[in-house]
Amino acid sequence: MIIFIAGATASGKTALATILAKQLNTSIVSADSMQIYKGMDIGTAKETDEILGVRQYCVDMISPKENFTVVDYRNVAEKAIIDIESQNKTPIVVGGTGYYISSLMFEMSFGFGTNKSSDIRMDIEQQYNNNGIDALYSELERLDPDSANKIHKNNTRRVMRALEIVKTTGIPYSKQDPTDKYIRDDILLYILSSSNRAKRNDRISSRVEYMFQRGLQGEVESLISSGVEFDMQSMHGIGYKEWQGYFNGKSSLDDVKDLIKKNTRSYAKRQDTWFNNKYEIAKFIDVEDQNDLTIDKIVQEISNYNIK
RNA sequence: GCCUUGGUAGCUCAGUUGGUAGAGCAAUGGACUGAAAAUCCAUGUGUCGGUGGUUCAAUUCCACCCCAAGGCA
Repeated sequence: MIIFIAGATASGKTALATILAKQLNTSIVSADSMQIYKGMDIGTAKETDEILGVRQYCVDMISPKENFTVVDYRNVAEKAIIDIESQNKTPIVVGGTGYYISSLMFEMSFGFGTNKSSDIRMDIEQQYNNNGIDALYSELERLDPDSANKIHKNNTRRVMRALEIVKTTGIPYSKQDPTDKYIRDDILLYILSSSNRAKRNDRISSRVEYMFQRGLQGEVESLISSGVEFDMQSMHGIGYKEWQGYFNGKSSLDDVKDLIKKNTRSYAKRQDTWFNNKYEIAKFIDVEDQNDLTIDKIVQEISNYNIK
């Protein structure tokens, strides 16, 4: 069996997973696209294994100067899962990056093994930089009309990717495996959700305040001075990208703080729509309802599941 | 007490030479197959401060009142 705990930011995933991991004497696999980066701790609300008292996989794995993709994630996370299971333990995957969670749950093709640095890819990017998206979109309409139909023209990143896939593999993007084929049938998925938007927003605010207290500014400064730049993938994370204006002298510290709060709120909303609509097997736990959150109840459910 | 300028969407404001109104931001919903904390899409009814008056018709014009900011006493 494998347990997944997902949910929007500030829903208390880590706390719940930690208690559960201790009870089950097992380890955690993080599914978080930002905690993967070394040196990005405060802004990602990362905790050390020592503080949690639980071993975490897939945290602090790569330099903030490197790129990282879902497929990279899936590779390392699958190894982590195998490692935990080889100790006869039940892995607990915890995180807010829905895409990463899906990559472990469904059989996904991710572009049939295309190579991200192929000539075709370079050529497409070149064309986009020179002529914009129109011609590329028309080409996609010709080669893979189904995808063109589903992908909005303004979503240039997806338009280019779809085009790259048909052109390099000959198979349309729209023909990839459907995302309803589960990799295994012993999955237990809990989604932490909030029935009270105002309360969650308050939690987000105090979480951001806490990050500032812990020295978020210093963390960003030391990333910058170690050569990390704002156009790198890692710096697109919330809590980091917002500092650009401050270092340009265009915005105040309060501006930065408010922006981070706002971006976190809308991120949580995006997570909601993902988690609410993607998984039929999900069991929802309302974090505003203490009865729902009772750990005994969850442990009971897990052991019932094992008997089945 | 008097004068001036305001009162329109959650906020900042525009506008209607009289035919019940629209931008930005915020907010809300949605999509997601190798950048996903990314990327993208969709959504604007609000006693136009209140009460009367003029008018076929008032948020718009008139009168009085209330509130806010500034000025004079």
